[in-house]
Amino acid sequence: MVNYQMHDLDSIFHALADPTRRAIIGALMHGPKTVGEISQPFDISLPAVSKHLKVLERARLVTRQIRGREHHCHLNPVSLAPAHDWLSFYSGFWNERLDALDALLNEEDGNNDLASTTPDPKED
Amino acid sequence: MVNYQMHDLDSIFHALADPTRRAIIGALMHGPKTVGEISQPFDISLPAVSKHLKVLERARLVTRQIRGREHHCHLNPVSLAPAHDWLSFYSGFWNERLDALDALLNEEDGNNDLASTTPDPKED
DNA sequence: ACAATAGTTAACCATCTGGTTGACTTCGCT
DNA sequence: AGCGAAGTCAACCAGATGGTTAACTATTGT
Repeated sequence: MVNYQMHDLDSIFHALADPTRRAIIGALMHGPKTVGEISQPFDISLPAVSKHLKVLERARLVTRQIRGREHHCHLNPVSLAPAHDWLSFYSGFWNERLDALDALLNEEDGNNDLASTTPDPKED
Repeated sequence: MVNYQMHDLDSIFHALADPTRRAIIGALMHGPKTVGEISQPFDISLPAVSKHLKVLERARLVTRQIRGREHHCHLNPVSLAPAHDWLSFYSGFWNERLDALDALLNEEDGNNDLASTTPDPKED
């Protein structure tokens, strides 16, 4: 079920690692925008914004619909799923482990080997 | 409540954007490991692993406990929260929007201005 | 005391990143 | 037909990234 390509996570996390790109995502959340509209709040050049958009497209976070001379960019709703699932898995796992640790500390305290039974998620 | 520094998201997403670092996180999930143990499955040099660990530490995803000449690295359970919350917000928002769109399409269809009432998350 | 082990630091390298400016293509308008 | 607008592309630049090897520090074991 959770079986994404490593490459997806690479490009998605990389795309999200830049504050300008996260801001673009935030702006696009309110609906599609042209490249010019997107670039307006930032004081970087249009080509710089264009590059950011290409990074977001490569991660499939943004798609582009060319209408005349305007490029309308909109978010791809499902595209964050691999990253979100990955994080949910690890956060969830840790929560379970902390619960288990809690339980252990409240009952017995000789053996604290919590380390052997859980499989890794497919990372390839 | 959800009020993380932009810088946190930068360093966390950047740390997660590399497959080797995600694999290190996966390995560390099973319990603390020394740097040597961590580096064993990879065929990159020890200094390379050391650099990756520094990136993970900078994002506070990994902490280090020096015991003699061994550096024991373990995950910081809460450190993924900012990234996970950020993704949850956007995924959740999109799901709500898709639901709203669904509802709209099933009832009326004149006004499709879905764009005005939801605040952005603090990105600064 | 000395050799091996664990790990970091330093210097170096190729490649990627995020930005710039300037030239170019394509579309819309009058 | 011709000009302005919307964007991309190309070339360039400084700095970060991910890797290497070599040298170093510090701890452990004999």
